[in-house]
Amino acid sequence: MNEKFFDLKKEKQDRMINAGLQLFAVNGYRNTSTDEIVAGAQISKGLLFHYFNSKAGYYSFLYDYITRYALLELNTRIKPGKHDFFELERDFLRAETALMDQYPSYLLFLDSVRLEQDKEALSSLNQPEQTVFAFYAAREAESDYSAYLRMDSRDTFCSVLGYVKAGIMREVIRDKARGSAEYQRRMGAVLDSFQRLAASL
Amino acid sequence: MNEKFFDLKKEKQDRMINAGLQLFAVNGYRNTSTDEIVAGAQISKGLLFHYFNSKAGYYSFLYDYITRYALLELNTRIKPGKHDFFELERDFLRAETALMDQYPSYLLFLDSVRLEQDKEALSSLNQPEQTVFAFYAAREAESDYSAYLRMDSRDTFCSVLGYVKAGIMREVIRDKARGSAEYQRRMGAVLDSFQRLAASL
Amino acid sequence: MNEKFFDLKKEKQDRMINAGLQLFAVNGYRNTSTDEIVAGAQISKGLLFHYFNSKAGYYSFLYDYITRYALLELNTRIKPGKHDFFELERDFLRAETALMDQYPSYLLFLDSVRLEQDKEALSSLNQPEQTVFAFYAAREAESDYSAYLRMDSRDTFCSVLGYVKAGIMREVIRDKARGSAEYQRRMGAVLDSFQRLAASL
Amino acid sequence: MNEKFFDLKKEKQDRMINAGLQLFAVNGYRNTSTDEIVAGAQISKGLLFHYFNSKAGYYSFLYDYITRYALLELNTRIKPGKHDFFELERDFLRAETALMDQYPSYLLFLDSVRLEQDKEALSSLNQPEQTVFAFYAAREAESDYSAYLRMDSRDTFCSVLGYVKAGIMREVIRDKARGSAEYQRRMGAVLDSFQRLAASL
DNA sequence: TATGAATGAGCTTTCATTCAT
DNA sequence: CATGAATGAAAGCTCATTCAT
Repeated sequence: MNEKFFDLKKEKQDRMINAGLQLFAVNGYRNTSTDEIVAGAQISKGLLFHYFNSKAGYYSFLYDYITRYALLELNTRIKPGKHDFFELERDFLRAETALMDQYPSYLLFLDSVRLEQDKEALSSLNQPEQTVFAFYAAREAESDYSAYLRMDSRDTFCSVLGYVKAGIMREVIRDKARGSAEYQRRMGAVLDSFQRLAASL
Repeated sequence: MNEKFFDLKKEKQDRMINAGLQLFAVNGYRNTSTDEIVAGAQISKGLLFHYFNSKAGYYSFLYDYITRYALLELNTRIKPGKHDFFELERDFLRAETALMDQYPSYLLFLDSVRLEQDKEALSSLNQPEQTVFAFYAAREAESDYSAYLRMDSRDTFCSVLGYVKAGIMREVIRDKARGSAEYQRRMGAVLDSFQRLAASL
Repeated sequence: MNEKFFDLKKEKQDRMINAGLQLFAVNGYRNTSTDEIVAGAQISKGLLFHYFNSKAGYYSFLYDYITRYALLELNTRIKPGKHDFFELERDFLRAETALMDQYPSYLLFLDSVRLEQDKEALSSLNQPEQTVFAFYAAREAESDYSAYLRMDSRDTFCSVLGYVKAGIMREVIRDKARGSAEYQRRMGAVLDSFQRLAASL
Repeated sequence: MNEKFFDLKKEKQDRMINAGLQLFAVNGYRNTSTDEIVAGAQISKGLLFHYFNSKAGYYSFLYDYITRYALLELNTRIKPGKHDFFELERDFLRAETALMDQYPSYLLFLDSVRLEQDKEALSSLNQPEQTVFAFYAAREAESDYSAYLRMDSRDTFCSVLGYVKAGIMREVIRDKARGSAEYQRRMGAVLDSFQRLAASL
């Protein structure tokens, strides 16, 4: 189905990807009309359906594509093995920042998928081999936490970090701040703060 | 306009309030149809518009009502003055739990309003005198933080707590767990954990 | 059905009659909602239907009532018998002016009924024993036209007068001029003008 | 917006124009449902809104279109300059008849617009550069009236003619007579009659 | 008699999807 | 491959009418 899509000129592909990421991320699935999408991507109505069959098919494609793309980047930057826990989190932060530079709405889109409530949208999604969030969990699980044992459960702490990450990201993008830099600054500060706390004798 | 509404039998009022809180919280503004609302509230289509003029008017009413109701409860339970910071947070948690027992979707609704992206929905809302979240901030600002100075900024820590609260809440309600109890348990654990950490000499 | 209506206080009757005459005349049948009617008449929704069963029944009642009322007035003022044609027309004009003073929208309503296009409205109307317009035709037919034979057909001329009357009336009421006086002035001028023309040697 | 419309096959354009002219003219704006329109034009519901955005937009379009079309025809047939007054009126009559052959409801529609009372309909209309009725007034003003000075005011007489024209037209179309021919016959007779009267020494 | 809350059919409008070109 | 005209189901909303009080 979607293979045909990759025969298009890269520039057109990118227009079609970015239009969807941005619109779905900002407005949600239901509030994004196919009219808006084709206007944003500067293509005709028919073409959207030619390549993706349906709005839901397009949504699903974007999710697959961006998941794969992000995992490629993450795998390249963050090799398996024992990392110091906070070093690892800072690697994540760097990778996220780099990805945001390429696909500005990347994180907001992935987060909006988690918050998506539309049944049609949700049931269109393929379970990916590995989600971006599963990748995080895997690396965090094998990381070296021994210096921070005063924070009882690593799992609890990771989920706390996850909530904070999602919260900051949402605010950053809502405020239309210069995305990646602002996000990096605020999340970096939280990591510093926690590390100091957890490491104090 | 809405005064007429309060002449209805309390039981009918509650059906009409809960149906909206629950549906808007779970599906968002746009994905909630007036058909679903009237089915949920067990009223006719016309009646919804008789009392609220429009879907947006109904949405706005729910926000006003629940904001007022929650502030009443919070003001009753949590008096101004110096509280120990973590004692205060536990008071909040108790109040939230009580409110969830009355209006199960209360918190999720208020949070969904913050995440709402639909222009029609947003522009329908009246700015309340005080938001629920402003109440939290005011009490936290005057609380006694002196025992926990090892956590550098109170503001940062409060926002961290806020993100965690929202994250847990969303998961709890998504999983359709027995709302208030599960929420209380998990959030309570996080508070305990942080307090131990911040208070350790 | 409508007898009950006449047991009401005269003042309330008049409110209910005038509200309808005015609203139907200005907005037409379909564009006049029962909400507007009851607001205009200062009665409750239920009462309208109590007395008239339906919107169409109310419309029909107004037509009957005002037809009867106008014919009473016309019969009182304009006795059968030979009148000079233009004298007769001036008698009509005086009667119309008097009726407009009592029921300002009277003429506009009767005219709007002629222009009414709504099927529901039209099929609700009872054929009255005699219409106001038939009364005119009858008197005109027996009037003395001998002084004005230079105007070939009396019928044609009468219909010309009718068209002019309707046209002036519509403009007068549309312009919200002080109804009856303005109407009397303009229609009087036309009669004078025609009489001079038709009577010139 | 409406440019797209003119790319359609002429035959389809005409179906869409005539359906509206006829329905609005006969039933008025409010009593004409979009269901009736699309049934009359033999198109789908969506298409009407694809081309005209709203019912009011469609109404406005019809008014613009038919005004422009009629003025084109009138300008072609009736050149500026001194015409004998009654000759001019007969030219008008011929032009009207021709236009009625093309767009049978043309005159009734334009007249119904003048009588229209619906706010939505009225506020949708663009003020045209020149109305059809203004064209009439301009030609009549410059015509040669010197042979008919016994009719005091040309203005009064023109408005009388206008009322008569509207009245006849309405009856002709109401009776579903063979429109243009019947209209031509009756209006012609009135013109003849008045000319004889006004010209008699 | 009088009220107005309640109903639901019907209206205008939106929008994902199809298909002839 | 590409277009955008065309479709119709479903949405939000209106309003004549009913009925419990």
